[in-house]
Amino acid sequence: MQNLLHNLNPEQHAAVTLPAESALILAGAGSGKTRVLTTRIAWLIQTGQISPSALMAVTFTNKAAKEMQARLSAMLPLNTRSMWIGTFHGLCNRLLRAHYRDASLPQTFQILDSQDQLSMVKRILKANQIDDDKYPPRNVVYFINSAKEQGLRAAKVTTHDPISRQLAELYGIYEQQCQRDGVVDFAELLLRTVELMSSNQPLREHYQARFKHILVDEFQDTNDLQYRWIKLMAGTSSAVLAVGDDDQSIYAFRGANVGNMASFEREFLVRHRIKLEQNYRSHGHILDAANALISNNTERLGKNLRTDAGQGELIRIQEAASDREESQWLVEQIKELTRQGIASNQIALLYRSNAQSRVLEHALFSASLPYRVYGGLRFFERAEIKHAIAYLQLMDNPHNDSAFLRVMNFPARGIGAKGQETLQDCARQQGISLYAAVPYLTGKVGTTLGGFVKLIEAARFETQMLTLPELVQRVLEMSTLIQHYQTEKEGADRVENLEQLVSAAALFIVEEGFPNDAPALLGPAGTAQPILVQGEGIQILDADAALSTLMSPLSAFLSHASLEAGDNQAQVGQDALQLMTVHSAKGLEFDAVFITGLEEGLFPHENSAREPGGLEEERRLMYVAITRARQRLFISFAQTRMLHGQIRYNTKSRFLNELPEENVKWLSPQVRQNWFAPPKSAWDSEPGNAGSASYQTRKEHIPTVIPTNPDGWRTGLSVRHAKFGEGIIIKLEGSAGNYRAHIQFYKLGLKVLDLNIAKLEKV
DNA sequence: GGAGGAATGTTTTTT
DNA sequence: ACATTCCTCC
Repeated sequence: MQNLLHNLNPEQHAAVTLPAESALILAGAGSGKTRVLTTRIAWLIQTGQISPSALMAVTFTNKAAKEMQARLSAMLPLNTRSMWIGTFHGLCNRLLRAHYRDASLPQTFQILDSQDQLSMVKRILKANQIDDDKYPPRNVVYFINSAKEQGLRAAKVTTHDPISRQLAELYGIYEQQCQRDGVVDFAELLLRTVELMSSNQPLREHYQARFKHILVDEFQDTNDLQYRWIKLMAGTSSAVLAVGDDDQSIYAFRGANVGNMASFEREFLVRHRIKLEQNYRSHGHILDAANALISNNTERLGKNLRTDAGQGELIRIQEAASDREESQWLVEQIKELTRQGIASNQIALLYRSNAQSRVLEHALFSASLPYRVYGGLRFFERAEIKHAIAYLQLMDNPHNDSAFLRVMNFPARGIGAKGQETLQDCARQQGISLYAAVPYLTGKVGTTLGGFVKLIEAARFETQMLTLPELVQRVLEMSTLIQHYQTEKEGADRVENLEQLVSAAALFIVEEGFPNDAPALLGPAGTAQPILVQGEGIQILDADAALSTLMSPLSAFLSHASLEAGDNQAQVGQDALQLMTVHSAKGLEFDAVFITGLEEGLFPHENSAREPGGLEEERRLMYVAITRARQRLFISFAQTRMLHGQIRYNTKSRFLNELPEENVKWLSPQVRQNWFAPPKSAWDSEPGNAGSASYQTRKEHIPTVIPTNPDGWRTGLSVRHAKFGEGIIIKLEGSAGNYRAHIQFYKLGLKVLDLNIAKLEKV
């Protein structure tokens, strides 16, 4: 046991060995948070305080859950598969599978991902002849998800105007449709579980008594519904260990509520708040800068990182004339770092928004520097995989209309738009699924659709005794998906992906511990029975958390496909530069980090100004970016940048002013922001600047085409306003004689003015 | 049913 | 600027 606690610093030690009561761990960046979490679990088990089945550990991402399981297995000989370690959604999925009847769900309920949810809403809008200009599908989805996050069903949503009344009605129709299809969206997994636990007392008490310890990772990212769920699972007797960092809360835009940390301390009567402030990642200058920056935020629990690593290198800051010159500069610096022996995959290029990656990629490509961009489509989100999954879904639950619609005419089998509409009308009239409505159709459409239904039934019949990978293989053939992509000229990659789906199925069976000869359609395969609560005679049998005890291999695989869309991340092992947004860099670390585009409007992003607390969230984002770096940190910005097809003139980010002078070194000379400058750079007017000689001749970086119009207004024009002072036009909207200008004022920031109204003087 | 052109929307993202 | 999605036409 002693060796578990070996090498922990005093705070870490205190956190790991906390008494069995609720506590908050404020874990700074690079302070060994995951280590504390896993060691805490191992310590609780090894000291005999609890059995592995008496604890639950919750994370946000599958990656984090897997990491925790891996580290735990390395510390103790445990079957982590059967332990309740997983994501919020994954654990709720397990609970709902075990108690599907009490949750009023079919045993084979399926999970809609965001794409499916959006298309379902579009379908509902169409079927109800709702103008989707007035009710954009994305907004409807947002409305539904926010309502669910507040724990509200359609009937409970308060409406105060016709718009919200209509939205609530759509929400109601959506709810019904999901229930009829036997599908749940991501928010529903949470909400359904919360409702199940609040309404079912024996069940609630069972779990509250069972889970003596609940550990929650990244607590600052929890939304209100997730917090409610934790409270329900914990009751009054469980010890909840909430681990998080309010300074790294960067997901308010998707419902995360940092306030949950304060609520947690209050509601769980927390007596122990432990701060992990010893940082094992970054050198001193980097940490000092991060601490200074974040101290500008007012709403903090308070924390200051420290290191033993020494001050290290100063943070380098570079001002470039344009985004292209910024990229050129990056290329030079990267080459230098590589010469110094830093591996490419230890160098990260971070940016605030994805649109910025293009210029960078272009420069890297031209310089033949290998790179990987994080983000983008994941394996299970690819169209061909979604199609294959839809066939599999129909075999498990033919009433899933989303799946039915996706593939009833793919590959094409002559069911046109009209036939599809007839079927949908019929299904709606009868209040049944599309699959069930097929027999009602007559004529040619009826025959063709009947053929499709027969295909699904034949597939189900033929594959009864096959294992999961065999079944997937067979379905790919029967559906003619493989054949379809083989004949398509650009289809080779897709065929390859489909084949990979078979391998993914084989791997899944092994990883989830299904017997490798288990028929895919039969299940649950394990011996443990789900926990059932039946009226009078309450029978609660403990099940472990392994999917193999709860679902058939096929059902389990389908959940997996929705809940774990696959790697979004570029291969870490590859020796290539790592390009990603600051958001996706959270949790990662690199020897050298470049943060690019530190410009007002970009970082902090202009849209954040509209949201309350937006600026502070942007600052936390910058804090996250800075704390990714171990040894070297570079920050750059550009005076002009191509954005949405227009040249933008930006001023340097306010965050640069918040970094202490003693921690930074300006590589470019600091010139006063050049307001009157034309789209020429400070570089041209000041020849001989350090390190710039080689770029001076590259005239192609200097923008020459300026959009103008008959009135003489153009972007980049310097203007004077009687009240606002001097500024520069960064964007023009509207048409000749009717312009609105976005003007970045020197003192007052961005304003949008109507040029017919505002009196502006050209400077 | 697919090719090609117009319209559209561009902060961040996991499940 | 550029990707995606919608729409039209053969």
